[in-house]
Amino acid sequence: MFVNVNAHPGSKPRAPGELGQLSRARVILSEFKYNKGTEIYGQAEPADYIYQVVDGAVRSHKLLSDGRRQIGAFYLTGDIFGLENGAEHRFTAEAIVDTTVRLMKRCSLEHVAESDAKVALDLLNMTTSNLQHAEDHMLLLGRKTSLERVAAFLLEMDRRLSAAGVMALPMCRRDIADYLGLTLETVSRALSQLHGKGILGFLGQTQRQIVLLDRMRLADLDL
Amino acid sequence: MFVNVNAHPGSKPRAPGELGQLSRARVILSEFKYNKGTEIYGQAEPADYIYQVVDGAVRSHKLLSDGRRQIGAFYLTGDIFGLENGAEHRFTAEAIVDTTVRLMKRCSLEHVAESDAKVALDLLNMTTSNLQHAEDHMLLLGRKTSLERVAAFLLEMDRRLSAAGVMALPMCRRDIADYLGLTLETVSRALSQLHGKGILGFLGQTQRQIVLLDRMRLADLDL
DNA sequence: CGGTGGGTTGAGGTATTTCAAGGCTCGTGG
DNA sequence: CCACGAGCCTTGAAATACCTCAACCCACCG
Repeated sequence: MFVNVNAHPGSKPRAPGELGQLSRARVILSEFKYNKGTEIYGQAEPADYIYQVVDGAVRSHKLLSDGRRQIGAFYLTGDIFGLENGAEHRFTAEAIVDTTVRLMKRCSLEHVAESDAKVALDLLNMTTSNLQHAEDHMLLLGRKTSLERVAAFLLEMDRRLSAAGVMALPMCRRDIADYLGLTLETVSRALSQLHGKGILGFLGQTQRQIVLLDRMRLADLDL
Repeated sequence: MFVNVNAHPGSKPRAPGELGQLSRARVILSEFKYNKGTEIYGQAEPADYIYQVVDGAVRSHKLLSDGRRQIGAFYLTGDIFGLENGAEHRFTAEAIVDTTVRLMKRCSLEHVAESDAKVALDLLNMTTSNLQHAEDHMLLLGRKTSLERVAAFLLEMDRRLSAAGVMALPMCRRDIADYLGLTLETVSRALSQLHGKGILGFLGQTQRQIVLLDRMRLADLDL
């Protein structure tokens, strides 16, 4: 299952909210690599590890019996995921591109949290931000139009991964669609429409590098 | 703002997951009454209290600027809500019917959690179940048909408030619709359809008392 | 009694999906 | 080197699930 091992203590600086916060818990940190498209963990599997994206991108989703898919979140560099506080994962997580993650054993963390309130509060804060994201996403899925959803998606990705004014999306149209509760065609049409209106531009022909030309009008669409 | 005071320590037995778990935190517990339709707290207001429904029902929602509404959750007898771990509420909460709540000051709780890992873990568990509910609801809102949504709603309410085989819904069709990301007409049609197929029955003419006649077929719809 | 607040049902409209075709890029193998 | 297929994206046309608008019913209540 684990493709490659590259264990080291991890030396790059960490932003607040990363696993580093929990490092005082003295739990094992190691790195693994997942190839594009491979599963990191599956729904209903025991949740033995917590993960942090070192490099790459991850999608986590639920499936209905007939194959309909809802992506609950994308995890980008620095994000922590797999933080399920039941014994089992409630989503399936897959690498969208070749991805390196840092991981820690969950049970040891849990054990530490029982005695250390600081660690428990860290976990609480992380869970709370997941909850907040899910709450906002419910509003999007329940009440926004396709154009509003795509606009919100672009603003979210811009905030989370834009470098030098251009965002290089790791995910394909289908992933975006399954995140937004739309079809890939509808996503494509919405992007074309925004492009036509001069609100965004494409770089290269892969259509995955997007530059926001008019953040104002885009924000207007994100009601 | 608070309509009525009826402070007492609370004597009825508590199920796991209720505020009682946190009672060791020695924080003030008092009761308040909200009349049907009144606001308990508003979005972006400071989150000073945590609430538990003693009797009645509460809806919590977000609004878009043009009035579109998404209800994130219904809180029924015994449920805890208002547990925001930011400084501000992210939803507006309203009493659906005349409702009695027990409340506690949030700041004191927070303070206790800083030193008591047990309390912090209690909070974490509550937040996690909220998250789990939100995750399931994203799948419903993003990918289920109207019939599947209504079926899922009925099963959820059956689980949470059914007494003697009949559930008396406190909320109107519009509330259900805004919970499920539908219109009230679509909800009504779905219920009629289920009624016509003999899957559920109505008691009385108010159409709010529902009895599930064929839980099997209803569960089949809840993919 | 008339008005109001639900609820249902029908008819028509529309946003999004579905189905289908075609283009572009890239890797692979002849 | 070019042909080929696979993957990804776009675009059009037709279908449809759901929404909108409207009428009506019923219970409740001052």
